Amino acid sequence: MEKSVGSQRPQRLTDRGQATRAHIVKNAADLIYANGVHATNNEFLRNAAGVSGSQLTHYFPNKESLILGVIDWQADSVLGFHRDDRFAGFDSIDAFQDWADFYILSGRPFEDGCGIGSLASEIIKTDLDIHDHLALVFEQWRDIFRDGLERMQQLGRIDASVDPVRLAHMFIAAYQGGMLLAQIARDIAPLRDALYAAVDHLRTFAE
Amino acid sequence: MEKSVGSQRPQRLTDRGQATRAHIVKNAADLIYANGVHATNNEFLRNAAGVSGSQLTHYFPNKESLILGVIDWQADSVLGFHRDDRFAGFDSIDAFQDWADFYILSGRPFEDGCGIGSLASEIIKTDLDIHDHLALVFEQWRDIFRDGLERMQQLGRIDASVDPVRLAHMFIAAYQGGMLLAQIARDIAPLRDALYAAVDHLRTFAE
DNA sequence: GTAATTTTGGACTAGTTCGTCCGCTTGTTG
DNA sequence: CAACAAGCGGACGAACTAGTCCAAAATTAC
Repeated sequence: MEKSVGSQRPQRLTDRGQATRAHIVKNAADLIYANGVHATNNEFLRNAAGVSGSQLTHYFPNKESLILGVIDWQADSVLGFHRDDRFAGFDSIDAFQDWADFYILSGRPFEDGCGIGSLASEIIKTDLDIHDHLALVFEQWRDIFRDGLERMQQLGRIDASVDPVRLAHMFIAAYQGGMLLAQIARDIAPLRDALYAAVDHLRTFAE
Repeated sequence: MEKSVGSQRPQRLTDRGQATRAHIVKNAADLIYANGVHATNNEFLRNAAGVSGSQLTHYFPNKESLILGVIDWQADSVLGFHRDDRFAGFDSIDAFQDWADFYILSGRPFEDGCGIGSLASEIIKTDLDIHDHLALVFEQWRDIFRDGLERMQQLGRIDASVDPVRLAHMFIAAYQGGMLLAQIARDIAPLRDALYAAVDHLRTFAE
């Protein structure tokens, strides 16, 4: 995640340069999450981040490299969130319930919603050479769930016959699909229903 | 669905005009599904549909109206598919299993995949006045599932305590999320896992 | 302290895209 | 057949955007 293509250095970066670069990426991520990739142009980004045009070029020679930087940023964000201690590596049904509740009970699912899903769906059809990079992030995410489910099996908390990968896919799909439906309906209900149904399904394997 | 904003007539359409308009919409839908809204520009569409620039303007005064036309087309496509006799109104678990199998066993989930999900995620953040229109389509889709599940309850096929809307949301979310993951991973597995897990969950309520 | 390097500013350009415009062709109506 | 409307073709223009370029300011290295 550190040494990605998006992290290509123009030459070398001083501390100040790294700070400016991070500042640009953060603002770009916010703008893209709010308005989409296409609507996030040079000018808006300059105004939002308070930088000049040459700075964008200096740290990101083209838009593709900027998007890669944003993907890295979003990937760190979502993976870091799921690795937080509060979820204890997803080794219990309660952890999954807490995870679902976080989005539903926070009352602001879209603000805290992972931006990498919507970003992915927006650029998945472009010819950007981002596919493998993106696939890796979702694999890591799935593995967090899978590892937790495997540990639950070892601990005898769920049936040994279930396929952890399959359930991990179910959880991420429920989240991504639920998020899309919630955005379309401007209502949290579809997300809540999808996430709680997924947790309920996990619960049917409890021992 | 018929008298939508996207169906605004320049003045009146003869049979020939309607044919040309439908031809443009069909090609636009294909191009957008394959390359996304942004990459589908005037020129590509002219070449693909074999029409002139003025024809695009004639039938669709601006790009937004064209996108609305494509949404209508995709909505008819997905709703028509789900109302097909083969699914018998989704009044049995087998119908849901057949529905899931269709995408998995056809071997070409992306070709037959509903284009309205990816289209929705791409334009959901734009300022286009499409939100309500899009929400209505997904409501109708959900209601197809909901009605089937309610009938299953009346027929005593599933437990009367389950919430049909909730399960309907689960199915659509599993499909949309699974599709996204499948496209990212270039692998049908996440879609298969999500859909089959959803059907399995429904099965836990069988009586 | 000075030379080299990095960071920054902002105007400018080349390319793209949506939509307009004018005129021609086809067909329909009275 | 005449007048009018709809369908059609393709060039053109206005607006927008990614990326370039020339310097200046700040920082670091020697």
